[in-house]
Amino acid sequence: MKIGEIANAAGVTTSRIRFYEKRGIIAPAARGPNGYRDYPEDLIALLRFIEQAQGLGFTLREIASVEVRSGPHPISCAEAIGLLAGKRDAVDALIAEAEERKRRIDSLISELQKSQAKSEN
Amino acid sequence: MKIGEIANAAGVTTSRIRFYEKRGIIAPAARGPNGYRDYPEDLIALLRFIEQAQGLGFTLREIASVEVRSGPHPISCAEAIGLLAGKRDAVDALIAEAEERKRRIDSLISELQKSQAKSEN
DNA sequence: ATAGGGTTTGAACCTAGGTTGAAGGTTAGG
DNA sequence: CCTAACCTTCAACCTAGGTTCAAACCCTAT
Repeated sequence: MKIGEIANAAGVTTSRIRFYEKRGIIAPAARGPNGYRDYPEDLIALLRFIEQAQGLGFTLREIASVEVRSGPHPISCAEAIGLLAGKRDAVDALIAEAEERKRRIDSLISELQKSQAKSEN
Repeated sequence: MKIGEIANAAGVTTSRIRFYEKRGIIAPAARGPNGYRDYPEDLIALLRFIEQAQGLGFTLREIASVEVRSGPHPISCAEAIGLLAGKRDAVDALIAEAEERKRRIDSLISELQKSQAKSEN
């Protein structure tokens, strides 16, 4: 498959695929006699996996480090669980921070509403 | 006060203050006869306010747009409440998204744990 | 007078995740 | 054969919020 075809199939842009290759997130593509990149269909799944992982909060750097090791065979279940657990903790921390922020905003609002009630400002 | 003094007092770097001035977040400073920036003590409070607002999730662009109008007199209570309410909604949306993300991660983890239990992989 | 610290400017650099453009080679259809 | 739509590379640009550097100027103490 040519880059445009696979980009279409996976729902990403061609520039993004080239960018991933340059950054080492995906392996360099095989080339046809004309120099065009030639992809196996498998790559569609990988591109979707990358999007999913990003949606779960993994950075491209993290995704790449997993990809590197999963070249011949996939990473172990235990390893994957460890990565996911770490990410869940990070998301938990993010939620806690956001909730704290929300509390501060709310208390500021109610403070302002009180002072507004006193003097019609 | 010179830039280093006020930076120290407010707990920010000098480069950050110059950056704020360049971006229009704070007004251009008065200059002494030697060309050095000369700040009133008031600016300490403003710098702290900026940090607080950032901590509440306001971008510098948003902060600047408030600052611009509050030159002569501060913005009204009602206006401030409106801004804060908008930001609280954004934080709410962020929390909801993060919780959804966490749910997806958790379900992936428990799926993996099931398949791990079946075959010691 | 000289060393050290502080200050000035502008420009370049940084992370993250890409997009956009220029200049050129290729391929398919009519 | 010509044109449109692909593909190639490399480099520059983008947001956000700054930091770092270079070259020069200023001030104070010894």
